[in-house]
Amino acid sequence: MIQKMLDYFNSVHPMSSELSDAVVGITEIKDYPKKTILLKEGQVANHACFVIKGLARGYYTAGEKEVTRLFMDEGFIITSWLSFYSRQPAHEAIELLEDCTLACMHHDDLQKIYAAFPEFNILGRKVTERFFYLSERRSLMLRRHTAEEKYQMFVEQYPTLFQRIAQKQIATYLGISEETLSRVRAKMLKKS
Amino acid sequence: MIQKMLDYFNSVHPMSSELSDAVVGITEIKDYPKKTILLKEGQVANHACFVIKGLARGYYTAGEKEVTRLFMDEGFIITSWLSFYSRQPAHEAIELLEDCTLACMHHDDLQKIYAAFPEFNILGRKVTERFFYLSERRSLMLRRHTAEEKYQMFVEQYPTLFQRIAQKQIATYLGISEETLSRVRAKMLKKS
DNA sequence: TTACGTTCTTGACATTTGTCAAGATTTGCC
DNA sequence: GGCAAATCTTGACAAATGTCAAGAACGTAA
Repeated sequence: MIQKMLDYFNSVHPMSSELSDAVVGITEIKDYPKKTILLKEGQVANHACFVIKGLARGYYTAGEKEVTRLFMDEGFIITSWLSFYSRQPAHEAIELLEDCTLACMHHDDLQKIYAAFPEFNILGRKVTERFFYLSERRSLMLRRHTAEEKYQMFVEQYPTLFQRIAQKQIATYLGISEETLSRVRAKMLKKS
Repeated sequence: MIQKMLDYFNSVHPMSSELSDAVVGITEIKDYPKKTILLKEGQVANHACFVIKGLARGYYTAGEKEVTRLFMDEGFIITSWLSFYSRQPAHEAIELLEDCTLACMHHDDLQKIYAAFPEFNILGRKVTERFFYLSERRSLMLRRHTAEEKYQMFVEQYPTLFQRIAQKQIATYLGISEETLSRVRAKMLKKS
């Protein structure tokens, strides 16, 4: 189980076996059922959880409505990075959309490893860069595009994911209304 | 001059005097005139430049139009992070909006410091985290808000900056047309 | 199976924003 | 100062998207 996470870390930056052991030492494998709220708005994100199996979403509430900011599936690390890094209350919540198996690390334990193994900071930096990259890519996708373009990009970028997610959540993710998404889909079906 | 950069680095993570000297050793202070293109789309970003004085913008071209992704002023580090770290061609260009004084470090020299001073990786990681944080915050601001809300947030968040930047660039940054921005401003003036 | 709640679709209409075009204002430069 | 270029403003209209409301389709549990 935990091997999936180690494989991922090693692919980012190879770890010595001592470092690897230390990482395993602070990692806890947990199963959570669908609909679990892993993090509430206003809480500090103390854990970073590698997704071994399952799917989650990060969202925030604006007025009455929930706006989905991102989806996190296998190979992703679940946390509110803003909160996890800054130690400030999160502005977003995290909800599991499917039953999940997660490999969780506590912030403080992670800091100890950063201190004990300076080279782990290279890995930390690269993981951060990777999520930075994904975040920027999402942000770019949402900028200056029509509803139709955004949905097409979403389907192309996440060909398996979009079938696992309710449309109203895809809609808030894309920043369009549920109805508009429905119409876009109808229009695309006609064409093909 | 270079002290401003050292102060910033030390505030992120304290540096030993040896490390500090090594950083100074690879840093070059340069003056560039307004309108200089520091990085073109398709080039690899070889430098990371701390802004001592001045202002720049990162943008990409979508079809005919330029879309401004971010502004970088004093205390910011100018580069395309994605390109700088991945050594891949950048998807964005960087243009100076004012005459600038920059403290520039070359990617390869920086790598040597990472190797010689493992603890510098801590600083590198934290700087990356900080820019990730700023990126996410920008991304949030642009989501699900009206033109008026976005402009108000921009003014509040960058009270000094918005007076230094042409409106059409603020408009592309906010993802709205120049005309809409102009109307929003007119409307806000009336109210106050 | 039925009954219920949720999700998805569709129509009518309102609102926001974009586009095009013209004119006003500001800026840079000789 | 005065001209040219760039920037900003304003109006009229078009396009995209949102909102409200109703009904269809789907999944789930008794």
